Amino acid sequence: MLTRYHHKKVEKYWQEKWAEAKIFETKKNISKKKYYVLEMFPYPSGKIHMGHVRNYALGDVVARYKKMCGYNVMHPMGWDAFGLPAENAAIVEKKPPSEWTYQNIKTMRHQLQSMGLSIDWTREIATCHPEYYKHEQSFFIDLLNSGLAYKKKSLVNWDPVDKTVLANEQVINGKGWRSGADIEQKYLSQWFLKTSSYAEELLADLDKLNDWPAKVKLMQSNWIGKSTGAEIKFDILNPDNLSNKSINVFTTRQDTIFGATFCAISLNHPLAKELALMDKNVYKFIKENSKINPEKEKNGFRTAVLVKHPFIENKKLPVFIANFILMEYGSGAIFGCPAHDQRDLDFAKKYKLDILPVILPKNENPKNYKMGLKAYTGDGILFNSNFLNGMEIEGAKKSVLNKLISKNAGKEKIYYRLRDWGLSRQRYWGCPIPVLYREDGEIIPVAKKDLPVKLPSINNFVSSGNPLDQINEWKLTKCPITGMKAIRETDTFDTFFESSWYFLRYCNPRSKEALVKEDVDYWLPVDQYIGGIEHAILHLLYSRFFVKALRDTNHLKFNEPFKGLFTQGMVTHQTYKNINNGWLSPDEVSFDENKKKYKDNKNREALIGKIEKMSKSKKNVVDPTKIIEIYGADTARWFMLSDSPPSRDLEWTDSGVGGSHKFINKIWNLLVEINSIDSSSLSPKENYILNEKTNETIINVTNNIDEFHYNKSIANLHELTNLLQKLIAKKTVSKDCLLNSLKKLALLLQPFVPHLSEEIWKELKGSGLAISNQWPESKNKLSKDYCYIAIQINGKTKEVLKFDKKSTEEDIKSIALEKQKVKKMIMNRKIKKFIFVPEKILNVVLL
RNA sequence: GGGAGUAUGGCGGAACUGGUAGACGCGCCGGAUUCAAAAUCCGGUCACUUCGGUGGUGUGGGUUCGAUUCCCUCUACUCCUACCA
Repeated sequence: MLTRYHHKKVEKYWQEKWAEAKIFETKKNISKKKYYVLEMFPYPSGKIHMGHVRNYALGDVVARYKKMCGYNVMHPMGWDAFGLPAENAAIVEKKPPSEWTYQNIKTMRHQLQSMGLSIDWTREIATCHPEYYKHEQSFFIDLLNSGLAYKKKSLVNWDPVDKTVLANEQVINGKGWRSGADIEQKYLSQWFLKTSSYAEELLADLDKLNDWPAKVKLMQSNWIGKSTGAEIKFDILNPDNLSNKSINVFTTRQDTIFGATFCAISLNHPLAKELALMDKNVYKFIKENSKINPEKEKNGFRTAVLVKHPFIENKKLPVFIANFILMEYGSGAIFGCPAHDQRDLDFAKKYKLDILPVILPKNENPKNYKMGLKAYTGDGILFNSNFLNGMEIEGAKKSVLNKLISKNAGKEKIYYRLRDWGLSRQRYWGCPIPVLYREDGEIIPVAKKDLPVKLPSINNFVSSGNPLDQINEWKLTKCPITGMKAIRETDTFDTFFESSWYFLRYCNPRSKEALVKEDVDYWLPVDQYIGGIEHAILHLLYSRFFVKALRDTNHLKFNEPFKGLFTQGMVTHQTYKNINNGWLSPDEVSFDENKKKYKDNKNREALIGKIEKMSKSKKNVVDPTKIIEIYGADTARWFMLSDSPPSRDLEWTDSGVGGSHKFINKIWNLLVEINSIDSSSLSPKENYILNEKTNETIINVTNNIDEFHYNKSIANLHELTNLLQKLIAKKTVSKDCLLNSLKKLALLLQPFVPHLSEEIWKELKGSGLAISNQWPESKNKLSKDYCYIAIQINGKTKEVLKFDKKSTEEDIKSIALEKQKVKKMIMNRKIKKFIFVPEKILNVVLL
């Protein structure tokens, strides 16, 4: 046996053993309970980063633990392989995107394998492979035929740097999610999926996702953004030569209708367009204001149009065109009630419009009520409001609605913020959209027998525009039905399309059909999905939609893809800057003991920055391959799991990694020590302490794994290790008892540090592989015949005493009161009463 | 502007439904071992203290025999979202 633990040899050895035994290759097995563990698959960017290490270490704990608990575990891995970086690399490195991608996959696969993950590599998929994307082309045709996919010309978010269209979800603070460029609005003809028709179901089903973080559900719910209100028809009084005869307005505050003093419509509203044709000034206003950010300046144009108030005879409201009204939300038109909406109030002040309060705050007198400077949006009673006077807000809303319906001037209306998913991207490295534009103007799907529509290979990549558009031999084709000339769609799918169903394909990664029903039915839904919170809306919402859409096109028959979701925190690291505000990498910075200051490697002063998410731009990344090389995969994994709760950010520190490495060696030393113990000479007087602690550890580690509190599991394992170390040194426990505890420890370590676990198991002559063993079983806690009781005075603990469990309250009282400390505290004060909690507390309450 | 969350030693973090605050780890201090160092092991480590105690979980208050835990107030930080009618 080795006296020092050699991680390089050991880790390689066990990785080979697991592979030889095909231990992680899973087969469908109806007689066994399945468990599907999945971490979000990586983009093959070049090499793995610490975020991946954390993500996959977390998932591996679940997978190995569930396997040892007897589940038939599927734990696959693949590559989210389409995307823009490959095109950028193609330009810079002058090699095709496919070559770059497959090379990265090879590197990263190797890196992941060196972590010792329990992955079934036979199920590996790459989304850029035609055998993968041909199925999604087929899905798209089904969606097209069922009306869930459609094409329309629409205002889209255009990223001028990436030269492509982005979905709303991909625009963050007006900037592209990948390029960071300011997004422009452009009219383009685009493919869409009808996510909006699933808005209600996507919202309602959130309630059923009990194993999802409340935070993610809330974010999705806000994103879907359901609001219930009324659509009110305002008839146009004049001019009477307009083709628009009325304006439909959406509101959630129909109760404030009597406070309405104007209407406003969007720059893109049909009426605005009609007016622009008639009036140069309107045209000019619209043109100028489409460029002005309404956040900087809210502008309106008072048109000559007047509309009729639905309930007040003879009341006419002016109609404005305003730059802050969104055409994409509601009906693109509002009525303004300045007293109860801050924006309307600002607008009314700017254009000198009437302000009429109609909601009276509680405890105010209607006769002398004066509005404050801000719009009042709180609770109250209706006044100045005709038939609504005296009502509460909710009642007034219903009342208005009924009246509108009876007058045929409006109806109840529900709007969702969620809009349809724009799919088209003007990129090369994506899945071609399987559609042909025939010379007669018809748009037809490619025949399924002609799938996949493969990407053409490309030699010299140009930096602007869509390369597919320029390859005529690919683009020009014929209609398979009529033989007419046709042009291929040159746009490709948004890459979120691929990631919306990859978890299904893992069930039958090599089959000819896209989905083998019985396999998908067996494995899905994913029992535990693990990934970053940054996908809370984008990927997770698209995937949920996609499963529902596939259900409705008869590909599967369940409603939600991910039963359990866990979102882990980021891996952060200290940042450093030089005095010119430039980033310094941690390797460049050292601490100057004399000057008590940080300096860089050229002896200039360095400043400590914030602790931030590891990123290349901030130079605070730590390369996992180096860490695995120096310390081993087990150390890296152990560090990733200790200290910080998985849901929170984890700060990478060198000392923390050192500590983890020490622990691995400490455990190994236990084995070395135990072998030097002579079994015959021992008195087994403390066996029970070790047995009890071992059992308690099993209980705690198990519970903490179940609850994703791996940091606590690790603390439990530390405690047991410390005790074992102490007892081995004291030589007061029998060797059998030590060995028994150590064996259990080896199994408990398996999900966290699997290589070390196997090595210990082998040394202790355990049967088979550690990973193939049953998770240790715990007994109920041994019941002790004594207990500790805290003696408190006025709730403050003064003494902790050991008592026989059979002691009565009276016994305990008399003993406690005789204690010097207690006696002194009481002195000549009077005892008011005793609070007695059996086996826990005796509290003496003094007057 | 709207929504959500967090706040505990020098640091990361424990504390089950209110019941011994600070488990476990890091760091630090002292010691052992060593020619020396690394590594390892042992002990200590919330603060103040007249060594009897006293105070202490962001602030201020409340409920309770008893509050890190429940309620209210304020403060700071983080995240999401944003003219959504």
